[in-house]
Amino acid sequence: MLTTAHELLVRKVSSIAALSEAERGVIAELPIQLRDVPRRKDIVTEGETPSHCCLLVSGFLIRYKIMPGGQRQIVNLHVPGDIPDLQSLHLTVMDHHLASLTSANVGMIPHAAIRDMNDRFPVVASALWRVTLIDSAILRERVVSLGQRSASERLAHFLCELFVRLRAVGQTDEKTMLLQMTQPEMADALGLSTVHMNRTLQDLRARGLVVTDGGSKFLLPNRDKLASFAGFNPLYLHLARDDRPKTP
Amino acid sequence: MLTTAHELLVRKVSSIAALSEAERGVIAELPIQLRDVPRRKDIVTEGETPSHCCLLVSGFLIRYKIMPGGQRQIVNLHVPGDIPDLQSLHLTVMDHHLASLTSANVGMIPHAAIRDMNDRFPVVASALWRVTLIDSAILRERVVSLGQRSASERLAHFLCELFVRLRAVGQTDEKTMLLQMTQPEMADALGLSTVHMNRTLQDLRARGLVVTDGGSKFLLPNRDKLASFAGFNPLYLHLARDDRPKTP
DNA sequence: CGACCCATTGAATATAGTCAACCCGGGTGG
DNA sequence: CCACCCGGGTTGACTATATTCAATGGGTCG
Repeated sequence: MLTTAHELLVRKVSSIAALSEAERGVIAELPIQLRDVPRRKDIVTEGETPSHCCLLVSGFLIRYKIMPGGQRQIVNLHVPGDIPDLQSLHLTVMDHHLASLTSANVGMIPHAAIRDMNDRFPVVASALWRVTLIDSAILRERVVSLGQRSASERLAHFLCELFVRLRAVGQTDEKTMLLQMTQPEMADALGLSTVHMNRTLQDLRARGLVVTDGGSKFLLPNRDKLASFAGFNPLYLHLARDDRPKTP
Repeated sequence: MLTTAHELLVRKVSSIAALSEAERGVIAELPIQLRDVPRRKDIVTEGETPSHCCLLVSGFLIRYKIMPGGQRQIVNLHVPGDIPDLQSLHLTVMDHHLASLTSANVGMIPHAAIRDMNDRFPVVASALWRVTLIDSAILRERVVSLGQRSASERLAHFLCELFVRLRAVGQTDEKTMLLQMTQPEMADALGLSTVHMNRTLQDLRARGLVVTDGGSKFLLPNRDKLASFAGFNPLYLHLARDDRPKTP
């Protein structure tokens, strides 16, 4: 019997490679230990050598680094279905922190089980490898955003990306997404001060590109306009053709 | 008979995993086609679906993206021994450009040969996977640099990283490295205007952290001081213990 | 020589950060 | 119950950082 965690994983890997029964089976039998994580708790910290990978089932996780002066840079934000620390399978010591942004449900999968699966099923190994490569591709685009885009473009780009990634896992409506992220948190992700983050969001609101309701709901009235303003091209997300909202 | 390219590759993979004779042999028999690339030529461009990976034998390569407005962001710089587009093995369409910075010698390796090797030798596959994960780790640190460090710190960090990476492949002296990179190119890598790049370099010179000779030689008189100024911690490079200059 | 690229400079401008304060709502503890 | 605190969103004024524009001088190369 598949739990939701196993389903998520099978779906993720299948979206990359056609799976045989045996391959599907070995994933379904992975020992996944579910765990609830409260809001804003570290899951793995820099310097640790984890023995498990973390599959995000629900909620949001972030990966971040802390500077000597205490500033935080959020390196990436993760949505359900992601395996944020899959790199720890081959990079034994963590060079950054993994934490929950919201309260979350995660599935811990022992490295040993994954390694064993990878050795026996190269197709699955390649698919997981590809998962880490897409993470890289997102980081590259993050570099471009921080290096070349203005604050407003950066925020717009961030929202475009998040919308597409959330839509791919069925977590959006036609034009809205739920993003339980405070402005100080977004500032840490975009490399802005909180004050400037606030003004930047106001700028997008003034341009009619974003509507917020005071809560965590983000309405993007015109995504094409937002994307063109941001210079957003989803190529780097390397989504399958079936990146549309999943309605089971 | 091993060419330099094969040697580089065997050395790279061995630095990650102990290789059996069979594994060493399969790498040594990879069909690598050497090719000279003049300075500043694209090797692979965005949108392409390459059929080969590119092993850098000598010179420098860069990966970059171009914005709608024409601005360029250099995402990463590559030193001999790197396989900059290894991701193309599983991410079929390129989301960025790969080009030479200096004139360079590269070895083209067919995807098919690598895939075949990976299927038969999971240890080698894991080692190559790890290579791509270190690239990710560098990108994460790039995000931190662009998001949180001042221009001077960013440049200092960049020089620290490059020095360590070059030293790991025996391309440095005690305190100097050869970096055939113009200021406009460095500006594109660090997300600065060329004018500000120039002033930032002057700042590091005034602090006594960098000495240049007007050519491509960079002397770092006090690397500890430079590293502490930059907040540089080489953990993210995930170097083996034998990251010292290789003197054959 | 002229064209071009690179390094450099000065001045004006734009963008983002810092400091300080205010409001609001939700929780806590007296 | 209410006073208080705290985190989050917001604002204004000031400062710092970085970009833009324009120009100069030194090389190199056709």
